[in-house]
Amino acid sequence: MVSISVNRRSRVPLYYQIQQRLLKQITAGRLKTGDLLPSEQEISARLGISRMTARQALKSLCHLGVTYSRRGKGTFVSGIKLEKNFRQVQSFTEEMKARGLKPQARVLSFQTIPARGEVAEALKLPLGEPVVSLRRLRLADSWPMGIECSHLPARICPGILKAFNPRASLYQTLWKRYGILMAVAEEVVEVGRVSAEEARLLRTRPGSPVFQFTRTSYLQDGRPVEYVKSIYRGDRYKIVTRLTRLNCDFGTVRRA
Amino acid sequence: MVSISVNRRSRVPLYYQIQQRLLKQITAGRLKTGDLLPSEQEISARLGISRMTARQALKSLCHLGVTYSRRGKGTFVSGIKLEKNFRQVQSFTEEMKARGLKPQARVLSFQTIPARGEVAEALKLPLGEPVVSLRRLRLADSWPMGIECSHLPARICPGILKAFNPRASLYQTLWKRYGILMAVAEEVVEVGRVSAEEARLLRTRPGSPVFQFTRTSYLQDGRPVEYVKSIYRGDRYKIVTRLTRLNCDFGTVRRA
DNA sequence: AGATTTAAGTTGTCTATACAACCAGCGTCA
DNA sequence: TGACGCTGGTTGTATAGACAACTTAAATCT
Repeated sequence: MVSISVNRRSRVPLYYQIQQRLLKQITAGRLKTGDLLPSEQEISARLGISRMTARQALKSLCHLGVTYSRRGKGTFVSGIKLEKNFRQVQSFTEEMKARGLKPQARVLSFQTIPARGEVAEALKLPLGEPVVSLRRLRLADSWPMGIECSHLPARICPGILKAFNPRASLYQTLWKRYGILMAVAEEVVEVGRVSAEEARLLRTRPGSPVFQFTRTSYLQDGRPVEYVKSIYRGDRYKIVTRLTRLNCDFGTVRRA
Repeated sequence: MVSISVNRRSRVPLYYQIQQRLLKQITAGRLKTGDLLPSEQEISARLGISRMTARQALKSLCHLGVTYSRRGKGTFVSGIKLEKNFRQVQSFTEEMKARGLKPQARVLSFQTIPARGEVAEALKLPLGEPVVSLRRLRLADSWPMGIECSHLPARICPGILKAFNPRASLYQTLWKRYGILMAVAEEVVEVGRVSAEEARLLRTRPGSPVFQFTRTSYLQDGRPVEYVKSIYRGDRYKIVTRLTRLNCDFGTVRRA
């Protein structure tokens, strides 16, 4: 059931108010997998808004992946739970919290260095350009999980060496202090074996198998802002992803 | 440059014609990263269509991730290449082709077995329900890459034991013959070591590190249709993914 | 010169309407 | 019984117009 009214004076768009309301009903479990959502017609009539606005609300839910529409039938709750890691760039902090673990970090080094090699290449910086490099040991519930090394162009985050609180999330700092919001990331995952130094930090045996991550994050306009290399213990870490087919547009299946 | 006209008689929606046309210009490189796309106004005027239709074409490009919009400025080509594996469920065949390698498969076994254990659980089938099980050795350019074992409820694909051509893609067969289109998948990736039998098939040494994949695919309504367990040689395989932040809706950033 | 206002252009939201395509169920007819 | 068509309900597509919010650059004022 959709509640009775929308707030027309609010600066929040009508369609967004409706989307949020329906989303709550789904996440709260009042609308379950396979349930039929109110039709565009019904929403528009009940709330006294136009059908196109109601439609935009429903479409935006399809876009999020929590519903799907069928012409002639209606809009239904899909079986996919909206989880935090659903198709989303996520930091270690967010990821561990989502799994119910307490994330921690121990800073191994934090300094400005000249860009070179793969770092310069990934960040599209000329050689020697200053880069902020942050190397951290990652722990979950006090167990060492991995080693993460982030690189950022120093130009985009002046003063971060002093401003950054080692206990906070790097991403939150970048967003709140510098307005940097990473929109897209490319990630390469490989399998490797730990070196002696890494094994000591991770409290495991040299040569034991690990995940090797290489991630480059970009702004919405495609400029790279972060290059991360990390390794994670293979016996303590797994990757959970949800993938979606893209041969549909706004939920409408098109056969090429 | 958008070409001069659209086909109004075609059954293909106008906005989709426009979307495809713009998409081609981007993938062909005539529109490059950061380039400004024609405005909604301009498209609608030039093609003699309504602004909302032009808007839908541009929005659908944002939705695909190839462009982004800024109020007051315009719509721009984002730095993200539209690759085949972009946020998409993909078969081994499709994946290897996208990397320029020749995919092959050698069927190790293909039979109907009763569902049990993790297979029954993942496919949400009662114990003993018939399941089609296909175990294949995967090769790329004749090099053994991994071992893949698919499980499907026998009920949804009657006669597949005879109909399936071992040289074809399983997914294409399911789509063409049974109309089965997997919409969403959950995938878990872990690190492991090969057994003696697997090592023999993969021509590697027992105990060498491998990726272990566990994937469950679903229809749009959430019913599971496939459960796959596979392993891939760690020295020959890497995972490349592109991730997107979801704190935006139709490209409009909203701070919660 | 510097600050402010104005204007034009762009995307974002919303309305009201129309018709097409599709689905399910019902009734009718052979 | 089975085939057919009708009908009401649903989403998909398309139109025309309006105003809001934002950006940029030019024009104006101080």
